Amino acid sequence: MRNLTLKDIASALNLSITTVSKALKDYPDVSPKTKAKVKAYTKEVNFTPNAYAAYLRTQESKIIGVIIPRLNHYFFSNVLKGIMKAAEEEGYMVIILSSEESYELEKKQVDRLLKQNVDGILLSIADTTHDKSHIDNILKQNIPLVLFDKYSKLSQCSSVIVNDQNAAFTAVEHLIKSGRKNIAHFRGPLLPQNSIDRFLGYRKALDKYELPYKKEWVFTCQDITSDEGYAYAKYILEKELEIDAIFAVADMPAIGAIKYFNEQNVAVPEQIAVMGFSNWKISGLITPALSTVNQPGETMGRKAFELFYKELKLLKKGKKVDYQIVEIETALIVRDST
Amino acid sequence: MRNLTLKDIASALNLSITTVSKALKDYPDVSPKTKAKVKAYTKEVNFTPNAYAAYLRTQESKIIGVIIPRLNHYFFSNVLKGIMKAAEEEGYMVIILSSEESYELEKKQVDRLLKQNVDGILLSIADTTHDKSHIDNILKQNIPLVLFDKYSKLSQCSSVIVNDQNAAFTAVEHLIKSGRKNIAHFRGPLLPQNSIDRFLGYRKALDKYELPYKKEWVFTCQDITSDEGYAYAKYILEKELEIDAIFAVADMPAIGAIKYFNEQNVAVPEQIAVMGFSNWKISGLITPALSTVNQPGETMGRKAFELFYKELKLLKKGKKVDYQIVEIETALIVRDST
DNA sequence: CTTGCTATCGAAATCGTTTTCGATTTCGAA
DNA sequence: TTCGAAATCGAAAACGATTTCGATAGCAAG
Repeated sequence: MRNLTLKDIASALNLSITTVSKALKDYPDVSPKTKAKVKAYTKEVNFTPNAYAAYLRTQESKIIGVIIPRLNHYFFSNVLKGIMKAAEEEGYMVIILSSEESYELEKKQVDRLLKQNVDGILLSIADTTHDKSHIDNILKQNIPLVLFDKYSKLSQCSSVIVNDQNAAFTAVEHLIKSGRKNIAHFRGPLLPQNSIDRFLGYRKALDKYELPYKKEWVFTCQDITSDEGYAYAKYILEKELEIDAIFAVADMPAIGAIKYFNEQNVAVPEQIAVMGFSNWKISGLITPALSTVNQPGETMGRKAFELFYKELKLLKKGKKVDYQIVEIETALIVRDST
Repeated sequence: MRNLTLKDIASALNLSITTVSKALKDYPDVSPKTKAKVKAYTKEVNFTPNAYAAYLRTQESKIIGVIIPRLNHYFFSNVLKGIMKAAEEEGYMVIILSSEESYELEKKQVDRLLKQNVDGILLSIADTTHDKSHIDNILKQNIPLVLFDKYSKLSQCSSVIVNDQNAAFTAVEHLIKSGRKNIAHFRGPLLPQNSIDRFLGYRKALDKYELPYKKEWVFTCQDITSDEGYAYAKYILEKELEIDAIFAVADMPAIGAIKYFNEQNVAVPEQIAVMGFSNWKISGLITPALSTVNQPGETMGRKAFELFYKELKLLKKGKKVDYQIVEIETALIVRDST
């Protein structure tokens, strides 16, 4: 059972291939009558022109590529959801690739997408990415590129991000306003900009409320796992550090800390408050429910697609596209852990 | 900056397009010397033949489609990971679509994939899917189809699944062997086969160990959420039902129940044991850590791709393909809640 | 030197669209 | 009736690969 082609439609309706193609695309030089006839018939037999053949002429694949650092990650799943919904509305397919947080793999995946001739690339760069030549490769080929969440301050392209510094500031401010004075920070590694910005927001809040910044109260979670949070919580108790609140770079370490405190019968938030970041699904389900900062992944994904689509349309018209950076609003979510 | 074509390579090497194409594909009628020359040059300039143009002749898109019921779902994320890794190894791209558990959308997504001329479709059918005409459409077009996790007993196609009944039996058996005698079940809705099978496994375990089956100890979680588990836990306490263990159809309701018990200072597992199903990431992080059944999503995904690929190769050779059903091993994970 | 075979290469058709541009038809105006 | 503009249609050339089949060259055997 072969798929139908324009030729089949044409011969069935006693028309030329040209006319059928034009009728479907609403060219002005085909009469309304034949247009109606063609459209009725193609609808009846459920025909749509072969996408690959169309590509050969138009150079438009109607496919975009998305590269994320991790697949099984709640936040990125939500971003994907937003991207795919928006893409579907415009008739786009989405090819998803994962860089597994590896710079080498990220380069390779970019190359694969370019070879697939996607119409655009949405990319969240890996933590280990230190060089941006592969990104510049995309731009050089004049293919719309939108970075999201993890972005590069150096690249001349559109991005959709969260103001991590402000969000972190607000989170720590909330801890301070609820009476905490000795606030520790579980920070992330040095490379992704996000963890730097969250750390800076933490510092700024301390400064504003004239609380002392103590270097030894900042703990680095290299892999941002719950195990690290668990271990640092243990360290804090065992060393009897006078800490009454923790602001974590992400929900995972916060959850690990809470787990340890639960096991040791340390009351959260009475003895020590814990604040996460990201609002994973899980964070509302643990006891006590985790206070955190909501990062709206789905709207971020949708916005990223919209930016791509806007650029593509400008590009087709031959107009100059200048990139823009969109900031998505975060929201403080106060639950039981603070 | 246009992409390179065979023509460019040919003229650069003073060869014909034909020879270049054949050299790249290791045809026997091109000399080893020219083959080497062509391969060296194409590697140097990073050339690969345009995928869409190739499709037109070969009818192979090197793209497969995957439809899952939900995107931001830990288990399916893992399946995707398995699929994508295996696909990448064979040079395949993956287009992912979501049915959002809707039968109508599932039909539409199948149609989109068929129109995209994917080489194969991997599908986990939605809970609300009651009709399989769209599935038969795929088979009629002779496109390899592999169902995973949620499958249809009626369709004549390959599937990769988990033996839910056995897994549930083992889980309940573990509760019984640890001394529980009054075991409730939070079951899922009627439609996906999985929840039926898990319920049957629960019953079989009760039967084997001659424990009474009480209809009023089976609670249906229509949406398999933590809220439902929370509500039923509350009901159990308030009605003072003499239950000493709960086997839940999935981790979510189990986690909801534990949350309520935690709030009410009901000791888990001392007063009541709780067993989940699926081994979500979250389940090891709550207190007490949830005992559950591990469903290896990644190997399930990999296996699904492998089944597809095997069928495709048979199909290309014109051989008869007969579908097969692969069962993935589950594992009981005993943590602190039982 | 001719014949026949093998090894190597290329011309051209093909896949299914899109789009340019030329051909034909229609029809009102002169 | 005739002419020309406007409306409508189609032939044919791309797009970039794959693949069939024919052409040529080289070489050994007769």
